[in-house]
Amino acid sequence: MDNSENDTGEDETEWNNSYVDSFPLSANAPSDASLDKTSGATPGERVILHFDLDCFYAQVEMLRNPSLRDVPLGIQQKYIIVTCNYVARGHGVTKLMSVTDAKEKCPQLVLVKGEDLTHYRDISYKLTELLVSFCPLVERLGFDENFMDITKMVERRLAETPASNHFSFKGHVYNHRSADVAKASDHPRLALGSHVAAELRDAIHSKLGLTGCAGVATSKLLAKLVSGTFKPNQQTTLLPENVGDIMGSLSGLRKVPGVGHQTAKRLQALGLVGVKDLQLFPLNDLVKEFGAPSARRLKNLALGVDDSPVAPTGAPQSLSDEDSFKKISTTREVLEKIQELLSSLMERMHKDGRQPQTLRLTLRRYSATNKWFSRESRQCPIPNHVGQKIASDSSEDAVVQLVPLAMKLFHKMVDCGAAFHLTLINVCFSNLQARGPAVGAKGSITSFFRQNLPPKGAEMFSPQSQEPSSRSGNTDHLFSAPRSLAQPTPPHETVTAEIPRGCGADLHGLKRKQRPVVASKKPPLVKESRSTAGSDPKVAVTHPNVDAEVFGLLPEEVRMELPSAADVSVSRVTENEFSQAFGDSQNQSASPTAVNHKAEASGAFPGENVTEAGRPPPPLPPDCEFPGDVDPEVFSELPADVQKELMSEWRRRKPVLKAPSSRKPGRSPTTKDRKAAGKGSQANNLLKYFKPS
DNA sequence: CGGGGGCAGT
DNA sequence: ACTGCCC
Repeated sequence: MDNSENDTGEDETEWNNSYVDSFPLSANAPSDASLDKTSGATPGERVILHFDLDCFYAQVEMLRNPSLRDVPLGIQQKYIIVTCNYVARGHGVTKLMSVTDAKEKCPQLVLVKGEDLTHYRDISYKLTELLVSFCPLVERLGFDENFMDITKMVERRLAETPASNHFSFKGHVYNHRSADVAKASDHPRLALGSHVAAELRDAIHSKLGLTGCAGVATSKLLAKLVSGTFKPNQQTTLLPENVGDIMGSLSGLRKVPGVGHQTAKRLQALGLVGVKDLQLFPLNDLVKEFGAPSARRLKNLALGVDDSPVAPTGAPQSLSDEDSFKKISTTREVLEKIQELLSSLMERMHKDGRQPQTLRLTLRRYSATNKWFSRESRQCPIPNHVGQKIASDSSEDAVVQLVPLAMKLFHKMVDCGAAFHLTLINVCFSNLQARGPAVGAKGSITSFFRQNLPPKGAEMFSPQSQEPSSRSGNTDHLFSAPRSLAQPTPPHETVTAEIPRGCGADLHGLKRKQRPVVASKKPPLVKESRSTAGSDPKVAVTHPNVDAEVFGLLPEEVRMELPSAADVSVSRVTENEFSQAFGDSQNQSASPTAVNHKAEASGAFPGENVTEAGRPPPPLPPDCEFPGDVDPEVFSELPADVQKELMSEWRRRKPVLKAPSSRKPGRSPTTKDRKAAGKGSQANNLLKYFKPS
């Protein structure tokens, strides 16, 4: 609806139209603008950065456990290697390879489970937060990519740059052999942008210990495309005169960001497979297939044209948790899973501090032909008093009240009278509402970028400091070098409050809805009763699924598995009993990664998810708090809170008694074992909500 | 084809 | 409120 409209009032539609039609191949309108002066601030030209961390999950795991640095490492989710470090790539392992294939390629491959995204999410936000501290216009794309609009920053540097100054590029320049000085002075803004990119990558490395690639260009599309040209830990700048080259270099339409699977298929049906095909295809015909807005966007993308703004991401608009599995076919399992997901969501929601107004349940059903997963979902409002509980302290109560809601949604989709076969369940909180009275600037966006900010007092996040040098850190040498033009960064007010309007031709469908500007940070998470060791004796579990209705619907065998009806409705069982009765899925993740856990599991890292295919990984000094292979200097450079996290990580690496329990790898273990801990007591309370309605 | 997350369209 | 599509 608001796809076509808006923008500052100029008729974008007309403009795009004629634009596309008059530059079928060159896609270079902006370039002449940029060429026209070395000093002039060609107003339309932006400087956009795209950051893309190297094998993000693998990096995080290597940070957590440095002994993984030198071994081939794969991050496993279910039966897939979602990413792997470069050592593993050297052995032929690739992203999204099945575990079986990967082990075949590289028998010594070490696997770490990556289904629990907590650490990745945390570090991901730390990165975004770091970038935001330099410049407020940061947009996240997934966990490991960020766009940044540094136009303002560059303009400022440009203004400070003496006319005599000689420009140069940091890093690579696309399609140019050695950085060419003449080119740099033709593109001073991009040249400066490449310096900013280098400084930021440096900051990312020194503050977070992460490496990554950056692309520097005039749009999100181009920055993203160019950032990957030199792969690990490098950066590349794309000059406008090479836009045609880079678009032409793409092997297929699918490679164009914004063209997904479905779109590629529809394009192919029109006979379009290469980028050039689309560039040359008549817009009118395209409109017939996709409608005017999409057609124009697609064609522009193929031409390398993208004017979608970098839309500051801010705090998330929804929090969800999901799990996939081979099969869930009983209401009981559904309920358990929902409880599990809700509990962990609750924890996150609580930290977030906002209050969800909507609950959504999504599921995926099994179907042989349904390879390309279709999901269905139902959602409903969350009663206000329940929402309150989430945000306040009684998250357990909240779970108890939410579970029946979720089950209702479930029944809207699944007829329990018939057999069903679920493959995935997702629970989502959305419509997040800032709570409480406005407490001031700290509340809003920062509230999600929480707790990391240096206690250093200082303005939590006053976006004014756009220059690295102005940051407190005093890793100053990092920034001083490239900058003969350093400046004190006068506290000039900032762009902050203005939330960019949606824009028609968004690259990734980026559009911003209005978001509450101020949220109050409520008293921090109160009690975290998350006992990792589930040995709480007081836990009394009664299976919640006592609804006579539901029970009656269960197949006979299942009923037999359940505690007797009497038990169910009256008795309390210990968690252990519960586990046994219900075929315990929790403690499984206590066993080593399971997949390839051959005899000598003794070498595995204690307490970690690490598995190894061949022999045990290099021995880790037992019990050391500071792993030998951690560079102390690097470590000491890290911010206090990051250090703390790592330390506690290492500290936890004590042997954990684990039953050699070799479960069948096929059985989907509860991947987040901690979640199991608190669930018993809640289940008990659930009783009252499952009385026959 | 994992686990998220966001938007546009209806 | 839901689905589809994108990353």
